[in-house]
Parts: sequence; structure tokens; C-alpha cells
Amino acid sequence: MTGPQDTDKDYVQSLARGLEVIRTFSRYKPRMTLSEVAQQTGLTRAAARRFLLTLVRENYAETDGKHFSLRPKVLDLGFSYLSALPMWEVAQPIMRDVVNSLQESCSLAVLDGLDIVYVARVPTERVMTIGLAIGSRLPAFCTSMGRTLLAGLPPRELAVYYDRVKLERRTPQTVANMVALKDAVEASRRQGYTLIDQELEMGLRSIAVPVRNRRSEVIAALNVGTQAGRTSADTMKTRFLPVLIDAGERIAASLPH
Amino acid sequence: MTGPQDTDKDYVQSLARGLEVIRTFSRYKPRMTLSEVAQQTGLTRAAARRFLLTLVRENYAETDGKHFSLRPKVLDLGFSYLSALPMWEVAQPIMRDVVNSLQESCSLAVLDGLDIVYVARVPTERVMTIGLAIGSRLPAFCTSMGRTLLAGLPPRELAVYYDRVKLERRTPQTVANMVALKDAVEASRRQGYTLIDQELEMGLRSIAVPVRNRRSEVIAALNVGTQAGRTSADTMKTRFLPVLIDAGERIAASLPH
DNA sequence: CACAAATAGTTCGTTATGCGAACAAAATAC
DNA sequence: GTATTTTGTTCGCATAACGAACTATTTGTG
Repeated sequence: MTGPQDTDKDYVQSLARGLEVIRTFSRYKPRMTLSEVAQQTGLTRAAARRFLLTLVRENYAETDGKHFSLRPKVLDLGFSYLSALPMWEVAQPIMRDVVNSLQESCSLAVLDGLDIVYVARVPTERVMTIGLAIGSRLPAFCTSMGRTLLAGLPPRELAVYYDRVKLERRTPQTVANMVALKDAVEASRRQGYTLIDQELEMGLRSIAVPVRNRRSEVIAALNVGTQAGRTSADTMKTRFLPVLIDAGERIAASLPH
Repeated sequence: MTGPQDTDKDYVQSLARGLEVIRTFSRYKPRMTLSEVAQQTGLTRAAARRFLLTLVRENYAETDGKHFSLRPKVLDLGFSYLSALPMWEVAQPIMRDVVNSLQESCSLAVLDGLDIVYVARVPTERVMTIGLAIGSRLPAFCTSMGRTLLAGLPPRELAVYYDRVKLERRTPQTVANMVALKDAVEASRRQGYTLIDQELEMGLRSIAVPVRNRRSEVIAALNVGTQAGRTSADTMKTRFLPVLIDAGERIAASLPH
């Protein structure tokens, strides 16, 4: 496992390695033996063992003597980020109003690399086959919130994104060529909202608007998702969009100075 | 800042310190300078700087050249824990059913030390003055889910809890003496649910049931919260409790083997 | 049950990781 | 402009963390 190429005196390799150990646990590997962790992370068994025992000692993990698993204290790490978000506390009541008004799921996400990351979510029903919660990631290029966030990037950062993204079709509708994606992002920027129709998953339609800070920078996206069979694109534009725009503005207005 | 008392060859001090740096960010300190982080964590400035630069290098944090703040990648750490939870994916649709049925907020929590930690939440409206999300912590002794989880502890672990907990009154109704708490927990165990009436916060009433694994161990608690003025304790027992019990059983039944 | 294979626990010599005091540089406050 | 505070950087040093190699334990197989 590599860190920076050259010896970097300001880099704490043990911290980076330890965080990788935490990240190696997942839905598919909720609990692992010492050797499995070593294998997954590329660490030696002795090193993996020290990291795991340190996590156990600090109550981030536990062991039954053979298998290791993470403990809820790990959520504190993510919570440090969430509770530091300026919009964190004000967004949820506003999102609940959206859900009460439209009877559809509402989510808030930020851009992180090539992905969007959910930071708040008020679900009403399962509109997608995968479960989503705070911390979930989805590709930005084929989600309504993702396109909205891309549209709000400064040109240079957007160019970097286009250079790095790999457009992989998720449904027959997925916009998977660069020219079409750029047009779509530009359209999002112009019209101030994004409507995605079954690009991420068949049957899923969602609409998103930007949430801006006081300097008019796009800092998050807010969306409502529905089943395509239940709500037409026109209805989303005429009924859902005004509610979302209002909610985005209320969140923005509630941000600290 | 101290680690283990004796030199412990299996303890990675840099990992423990780095995790403390992450945890030091909060709602009150969303962004900090190098010196502030050093002061908050007890590290030297040079050490704090190396940890922060490592977090920046690994995209867990960012800096504007002076202040540091966390990035969404930190949520991946908590997400490792959440996605590894056996009940994670099945619980939310069931909780949404509860919310649709009762029109009240529904949450799922686990016990961690003296606290409960929220691992899933479907809010309907603001029943509490503080915002709650995945990762939020509340004291176990004066919450419905907390009492439920305490009731499900093996006797030895419960004894340890009683030894360590400090009962601090949150409202005039808070059960804050040990005898009364033990009686309340025992009552929760006997009746298989817990109803809390304005012990955590005035105006807040909530009812919780245990979620058990296939070995009948209590692994989480599920609750519904309401405003005391809107729903009587009797209504919670007659209308809410059957729905919650059913939901708890459905979550339990959906757990993997 | 015996044996082989796999995995975990431990040791310890080694080294490079991470340390922090001290200084320089930059930013901030007055 | 000066004083103060904060940040950036260096570098000698101590030891934290390393991993190879071994022992011990567990698991799987015939």
C-alpha cells in the first residue's frame, strides 16, 4: 500500500493506514479476521493487528477473539463532519416540509470528488432498489443532485471533473457521452434545476435544485425523487419544482453569516 | 494527551491521535486553525499540523491556507459501520411504514457506552428542539430507546452501566435516582417496551421496543416520538405500541442468519 | 484421532517514522 | 511601524512501528 511517493515529513502514514482499515469494513464484510483485514488493506498481518487492537482499545471496533467489527463510535467521526455543516440543523425541518407537501422522498447531498454524498435524507418510501442513508455515495454525472452540483462548479473545477470522470451507462437512458453530458450540465446551470429521468435506475425520476451560500456559491443540492410511473416529468416541473426552489432558498436564508 | 499507561507494543498512538483530531471538529468548531486544533487536542502544534496535512492529503479534510475543516469523505468512515450493520438495509422501509401509519417520527438506535447512538431515522416533524441524525448521541438512562437497550443487557453489563452512569436531571420529570432507574429498567424488561414521558425534554413523549437477533439478544431499539400535547400515553400504548412491536419483529425476521 | 494447513500471537532487532524545540517567516493587532 | 501572535519549517533524536521469523492455536481433512 502506498502513501505519497517521496518521503513526506508532514505525512503520518500510520493515520492514513488506520483509516484504511476502518474503511475496509462494509456491507459485504461486516466482520473480518485479522488475516482478512491484512489481505484487504495490503498491510502485513502484524501491522493490521496493531491497528485493529488500537481501534478496539479506543472503542471504535470490537472483537470476539477472532473476528473484528466496527462499533458505533465510528459514527462520531462522520458526525464531526455532519454537525460542522452550516446547513445541517436547519435543513431537516425544511426537508420534512417538502416531504409533507409532496409525499415524496427528499435528500440533500454535497459533491465529493466524482460522487455525491448524502448528508441529509427524509425518505417516504422506497423509490430505489438500494438503500440510501447519510454517507451513501452515488456518481454525480447521472444523478439530479450531481448534475446540479456540477453546474455550480467553477469552470476550472468542472474541467477537472470532465477529465477524470468515466461515464458508465447505468440504464439505457444514461447520458454516457461527454458532449451530451456537458450539454446537460450546461442546461442545468441555465435553468437552475435538474430533472433526471431513469438515468441512474429504471423507474426512478428525480428533480434537484442548488442550495447556495451567501456568496451565491452552490454548496449542496436538494432533490425529490419519485417513481416514474407515479409522477410525470411535467408534474415534477409544475408541482415539485416550486416547492424545492422555496426549500432551497429557505435553507440558504437560514445559513449563518 | 495520554494513551495506555504502559508502553503497549500493540497500540498505534498516531492512529489514536489522528482520530481525536477528526473528533475535535463540531457544530461549535466547524473550522479551526492549526493552533486551535493543537489546543483542543493537547497535541503540539507540529504534531497537529502533520495530522491535519495528512487528513488533507487523504481528502478527509481541506484547508483555505489557514483554517481546516472536514470533508464528506469522513462520512465514509461512519458509513463503514452503518453498512456493516445487519439490520441497516431492511430497517428503513419498515420504519417508513411506521411513520406512514402513525404520522410520527421513528428512530433506530444502538447502545454505546453510556449513550444511545442513532443509526437510522425517519423524521416527520420536529418533536425536539435539537436536531437528530445518524450519529447523534443521547444519554441512555432518560430515553425510551436507552431504557429498552439497558433492559436487554446481560446482568453483568447492566451492573457496569449502573456503576458508571451519572444521573443528571434534564427535566423535572427525569428519573435521577438509582433505585427509581433500576425499577424503571426492570419494568421495561418485564413489559417489553418503554414509555418515556418528558424525561429527556419537556413536551417530548416517546415509546420504544427492542429489536432482537435470532439468539433473542437485544441489538437495537426502535422508537416513535411525539409531542406530549398531541398524543396521550394511553394512545401510545393502544395505537403506537402494536405497530412498533410489529415493526421490531419484521426487522428481526429480516436479519440474515 | 492424527496430521496438515491455516491463522493468530509474540518477539525483537532494526529503522525510519514521528517527534518537538527552536528558529524563521508571515499574519495580525494596535 | 512595532509588537504580538500564529504558522511554516528544520533537523537531530528517540522510540514507535515495523516485519520476518518463530511459536501457538485453531480449523479442516482423511
